[in-house]
Amino acid sequence: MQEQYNPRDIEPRVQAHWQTSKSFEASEQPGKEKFYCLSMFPYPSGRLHMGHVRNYTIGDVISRFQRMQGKNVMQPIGWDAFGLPAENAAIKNATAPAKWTYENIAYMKNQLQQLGFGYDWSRELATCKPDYYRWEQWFFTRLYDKGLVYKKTSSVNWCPNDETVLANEQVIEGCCWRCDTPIEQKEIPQWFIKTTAYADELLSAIDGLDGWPEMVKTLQRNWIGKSEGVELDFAIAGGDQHLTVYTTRPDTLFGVTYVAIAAAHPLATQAAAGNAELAAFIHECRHAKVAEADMATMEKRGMATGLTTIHPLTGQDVPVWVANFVLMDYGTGAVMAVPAHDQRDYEFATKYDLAITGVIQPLDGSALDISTAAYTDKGVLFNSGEFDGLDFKGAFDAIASKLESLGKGKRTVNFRLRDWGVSRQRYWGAPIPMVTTADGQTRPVAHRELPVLLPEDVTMNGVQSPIKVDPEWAKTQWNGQPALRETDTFDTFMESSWYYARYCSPQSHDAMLDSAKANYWLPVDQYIGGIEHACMHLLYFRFFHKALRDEGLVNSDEPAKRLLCQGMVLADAFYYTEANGARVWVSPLEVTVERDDKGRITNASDKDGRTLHYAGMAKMSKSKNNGIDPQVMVEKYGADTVRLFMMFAAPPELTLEWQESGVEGAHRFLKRLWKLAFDHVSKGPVATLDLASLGNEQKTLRRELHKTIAKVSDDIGRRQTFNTAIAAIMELMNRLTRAPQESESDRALLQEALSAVTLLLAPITPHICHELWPLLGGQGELLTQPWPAVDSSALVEDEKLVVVQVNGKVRGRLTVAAEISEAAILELAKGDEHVAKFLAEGAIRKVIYVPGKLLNIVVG
RNA sequence: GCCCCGGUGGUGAAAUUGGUAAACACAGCGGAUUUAAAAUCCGCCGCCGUAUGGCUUGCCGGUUCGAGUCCGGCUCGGGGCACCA
Repeated sequence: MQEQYNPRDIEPRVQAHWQTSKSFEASEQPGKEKFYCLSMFPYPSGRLHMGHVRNYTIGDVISRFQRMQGKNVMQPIGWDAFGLPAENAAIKNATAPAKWTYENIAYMKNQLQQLGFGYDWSRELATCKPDYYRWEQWFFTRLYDKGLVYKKTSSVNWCPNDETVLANEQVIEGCCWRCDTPIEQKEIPQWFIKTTAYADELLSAIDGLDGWPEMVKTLQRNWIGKSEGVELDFAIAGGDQHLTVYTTRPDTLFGVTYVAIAAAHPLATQAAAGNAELAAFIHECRHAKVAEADMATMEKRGMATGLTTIHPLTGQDVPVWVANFVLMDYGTGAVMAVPAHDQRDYEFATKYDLAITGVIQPLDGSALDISTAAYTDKGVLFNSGEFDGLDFKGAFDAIASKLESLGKGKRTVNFRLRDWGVSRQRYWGAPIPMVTTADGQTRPVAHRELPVLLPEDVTMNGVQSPIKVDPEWAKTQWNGQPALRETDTFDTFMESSWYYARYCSPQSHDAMLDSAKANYWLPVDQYIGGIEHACMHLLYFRFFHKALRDEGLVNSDEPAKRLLCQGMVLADAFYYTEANGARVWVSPLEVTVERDDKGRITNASDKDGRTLHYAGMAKMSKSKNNGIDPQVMVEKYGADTVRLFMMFAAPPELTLEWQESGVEGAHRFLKRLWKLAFDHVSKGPVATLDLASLGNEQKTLRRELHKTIAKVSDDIGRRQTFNTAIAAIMELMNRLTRAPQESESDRALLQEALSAVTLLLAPITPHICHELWPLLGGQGELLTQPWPAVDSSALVEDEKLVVVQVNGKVRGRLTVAAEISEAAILELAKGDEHVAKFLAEGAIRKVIYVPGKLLNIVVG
């Protein structure tokens, strides 16, 4: 055994061993409990970032732990390879997106291997490969055949100068990122998948997701947003047109003083035909990003259309306004406005001098006050004709029934969830497998014609998709007649919605999934990924699983049993300001920091001695130049150190602050472990541990060992608090370092403890543990070892430490027999000099005894 | 704007079911070792106070024998908002 811990020597050797032994290749083993551990696959952006390292370390720790529990573990990895950054890089570097992507995959694969993750590389997939996306295209046509796919017009961000569609990310302060032209909203035909057909199940099944964080379940419930309300008609005066609106507050119907419609609403277009001012306003409204956050925060503006609607119950005239905050893509593109009882309507009505009619009185009988703000609570109706005096529930039912009997409305359940728009007007994605024939009909591409191949050898002109630019690409045949292909590609969320299932049979040539294999491995036992995916990806993922089930491809209802959402990785950020006011961000690796005697940063300077401003901890990013390259850290300290620090510095779901001094601390710990093992092994063979001969101190040490095994097992297996598991191992190591090593039994006990520590750390720092295991006399390979068992006889304690409080304040500590009675411990407490002093302040009024823990005596 | 989460020493954090606030680390300080330094080892380390002691988990209030933990209100920071992934 070498005296020095040398990860540069150990790690490549151990990794090569795993690779040649195919240690992590998994196969179906009926009768053995399976465990499918999945981390969200990476986008091949170029190099791994710390967020990846964190995500994949968590997954690897869980996988290795489950393997030691005797499970048949499958941990796959692949590449979420389509997406916008490849197109940007292609333009910047004058290369094809495919080439850039494949080069990144090769590079990042090597990085993943250097971190020692136990992946089954035989299952590796990349979503940009035709053998992957052909099945996605096939499944889309199946959904089409079932009526779950339709085409409708929908808004996109449009650059009128480049004549191209922009992603939300490509709109900077309302302008095109390329040419700075103010963008417009444009309605174009797009393909949609009816996710709303599954809204009820997606919502109700959340209750069964026991292994998902409450926070994610709440986010999903709110995202789906089921509400009960009434859909009702407002007829347009002087014609047979009408507006449909949805409301959850039909009780306020008599307070409607105007109806607001989206600028893109057909009635608005119609009204603008003879109204130049309105046409100009509608055009102005189009200069806004399609993102909901932008719509909700912009200044609320509107203009009368000149149209009038008839109130469905009172028959009174109600003006129709165009409002910039009404979304055409959500609901019917029209809302009824009740300024007295809705704050947004109140502000709009006040601004444009529209009527505000109160119709709800507070339940406590006080007078309605709407002089400064809307009254939005539920209450009792007034000013509402025959419905006066009814409460919310009574009014809801009575008004809904009345509307239904008049044929002017109906009770409906509404979802905030929208159908999934899957069309993207970009190149680097899976082509949507639809064609348009000469008769103008759109039709799905026949199964035998799939995949619709995306050409990979292309030149990007920087604006348009190469398959849109090339007139030849779209030309095809459908059933013997000439047809044109759809040139839009799929939203990349499509690929990431079913990769987890494809991993079960990645090479399946004649079917999307090999159902026998899929049903062996699915559902995923543990899914790990960033919290930013809590709504969208995780909802599409759940939707797809249900759609796969209804296609007969899988037999479970949900894709993942347990979910862990890890937090972001932050690092210190430093900058200086140039003469022109621009901030120049300096990498934390190049900063020298001075601290005061409390350890606070007092001064920071760069290599040239320039004084820097400390901007605190920020998310690692290019813009703040505070990204730490994992590879540099692996080369400097080794993969085990990086993994240990990652898992120790914070619980997985919290943000993690990258501190190189903390990495050094993790490295020191591994060096201490190596040294203790070296010193122990150097002293020669060890006798068998004789439990009967252990003295009291040895028994105490052995109790600490087995308490640690119990805690680490619970922390990793149930709580997933890897940081506290590591802290417990560190605590044990501190005791072991100080423990006597002279006698045979001391050495036998240390042997037991060091072997256990090696097993407990094996999931987290697998390379060093692989090396230590045989040196400590372990039989066989570390990977095949079972998780250490707790010897419950070692845990027995004869005495307990009980805290004595007087009026809730700690006044003493008593070491007592574990089974002591309340009366006996109270007598002991009264006899304690210090406790007695505080008891003298008054008579004992109450005594609370939590056995073996705490005694609280209330005096006064 | 809407939905969700978080705020504990100089720092990252711990306290698992309402029961000793600050485990484990980092930084800092002191010491040993060294010609010296690095490395390593030992000790101290929430705030106020000489001290018995008092105070302390973002702020205000409540429930309780007892609140970091539960409830109500605020405040600050973060994530998401459907075309970044």
